[in-house]
Amino acid sequence: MSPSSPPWAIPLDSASALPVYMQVAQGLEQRIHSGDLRRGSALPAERELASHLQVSRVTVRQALALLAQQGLLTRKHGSGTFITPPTPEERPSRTLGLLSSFSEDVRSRGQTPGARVLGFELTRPSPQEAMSLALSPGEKVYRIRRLRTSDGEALAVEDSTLPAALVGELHEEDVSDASLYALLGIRKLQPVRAIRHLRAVSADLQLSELLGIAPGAALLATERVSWTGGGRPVEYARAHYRGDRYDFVMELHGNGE
Amino acid sequence: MSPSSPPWAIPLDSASALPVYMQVAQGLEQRIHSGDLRRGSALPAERELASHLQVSRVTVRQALALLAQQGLLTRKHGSGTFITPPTPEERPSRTLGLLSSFSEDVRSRGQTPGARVLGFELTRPSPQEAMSLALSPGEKVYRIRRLRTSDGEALAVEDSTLPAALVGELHEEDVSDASLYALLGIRKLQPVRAIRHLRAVSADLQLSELLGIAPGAALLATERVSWTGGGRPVEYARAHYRGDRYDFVMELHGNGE
DNA sequence: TAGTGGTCTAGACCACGTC
DNA sequence: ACGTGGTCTAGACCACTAA
Repeated sequence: MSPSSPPWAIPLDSASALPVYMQVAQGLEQRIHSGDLRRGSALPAERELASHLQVSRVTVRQALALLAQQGLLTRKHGSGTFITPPTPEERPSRTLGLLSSFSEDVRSRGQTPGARVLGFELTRPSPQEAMSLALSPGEKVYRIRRLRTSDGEALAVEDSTLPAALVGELHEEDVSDASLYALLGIRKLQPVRAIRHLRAVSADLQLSELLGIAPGAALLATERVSWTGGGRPVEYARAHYRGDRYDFVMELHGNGE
Repeated sequence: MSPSSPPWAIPLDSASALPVYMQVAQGLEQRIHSGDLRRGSALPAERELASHLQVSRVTVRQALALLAQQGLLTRKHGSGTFITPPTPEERPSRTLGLLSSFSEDVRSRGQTPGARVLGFELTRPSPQEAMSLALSPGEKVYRIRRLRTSDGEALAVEDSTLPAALVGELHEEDVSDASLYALLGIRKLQPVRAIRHLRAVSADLQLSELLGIAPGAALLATERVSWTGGGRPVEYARAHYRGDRYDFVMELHGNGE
């Protein structure tokens, strides 16, 4: 009996137009999806894969990097490369369509929200901030950067900007735990309307470090302007959510026809 | 007079804990944001950068890859590496909060929507599809994969699944141009309610090729189930939008307190 | 201590754009 | 024809993890 080839053996065609590292990535991806490679199990060491596939280690790493970025593989320094086990779908969801805060969303899922203040300053607004909040360049703003967590795990980095003249005096302790919305509610500045933009971006070095993910990982970026009942802009917020841990949900209704 | 160092000179500390390629990426990023390196201008060739910074070309490439993935740099094979010019903010926006189709959204921005059918099959549903559409595994579905374009430019890949028994006979020509919603409307199956999920993912090889972007680029992934007025699920759709070209906008209202 | 992934080097050749 | 980025090699050393 001939030795059956291992489940990670991949046919390579060096004459193909497709680069070798893409062939390796594609081959591994197929074998993972087909079940030949079990979820949660370890891949052979990079050096071993390279020697068996007759390619350099750099080429193997280029292939593994592609799959790791998609979340298909998980690399552990000093330990090995593993096929990412199927997530128990514990992806916290944020419900759009109504004005709820990060804290409320996390709590509604039975988890405990948290915030670590990364930056707190009273300063002049950037052109972008001045425009979004309809401020004259002279008016000052509070600019707050916070790491938002759920059950202690980093989920997002949130940058909030508020007009100082409108919200009154603010201290770092005020925003270290609770939601900004709750604080605004106490001051009779509860937002009643907001416009929110969503898009996908890649994590830069700073965000990847704060969120504990690889540089280049996919993030859900949002930008939001909130208005009080009086029609005054009260907050301009930008947030970057981990793409692998966050999921926005919304309900839509017909346009009347 | 000593020769002033070029704007892309970067101080490197090989003893630093931060890897050299990250130092290079960080340095270039700073100089781009500070304006030392003009938007739209070309970077020195990789070999030139490497020799001046006294690092290998591989290390330079690793740094450039990080910035290119964030969209800060644009690499053109055979031509050079350029600092991405500030976008004219021609990002097509899709307005959420009401049930509108891709076609309507693109048209509402004065652009021309298009669709290229990549796949069309009448088949048995996957477990995921059967669950989302509340089907018994025996019932057949139409599964349609289309490349959605705006003014001829690829914007998204959309996978739609419809219950065959509900929608009646369907042909590839029916979906090659117009929106599915329009087609459903004619058959009195206009959706009146939908649940939509949004998250960020990295492009795999297949999607990156279809959309003409680099593997690993950030994508906005959506999943949607639509119901008719009679409360029957009529479409299960998954879509992947280019993160650099698409932007979802929504208006939110307070929760009544 | 042994094995793993992470970083880095100094080359080489290929594919594409431009002139 | 030339310069560019894209791919690939065969090494080397470091940093982390686990036995």
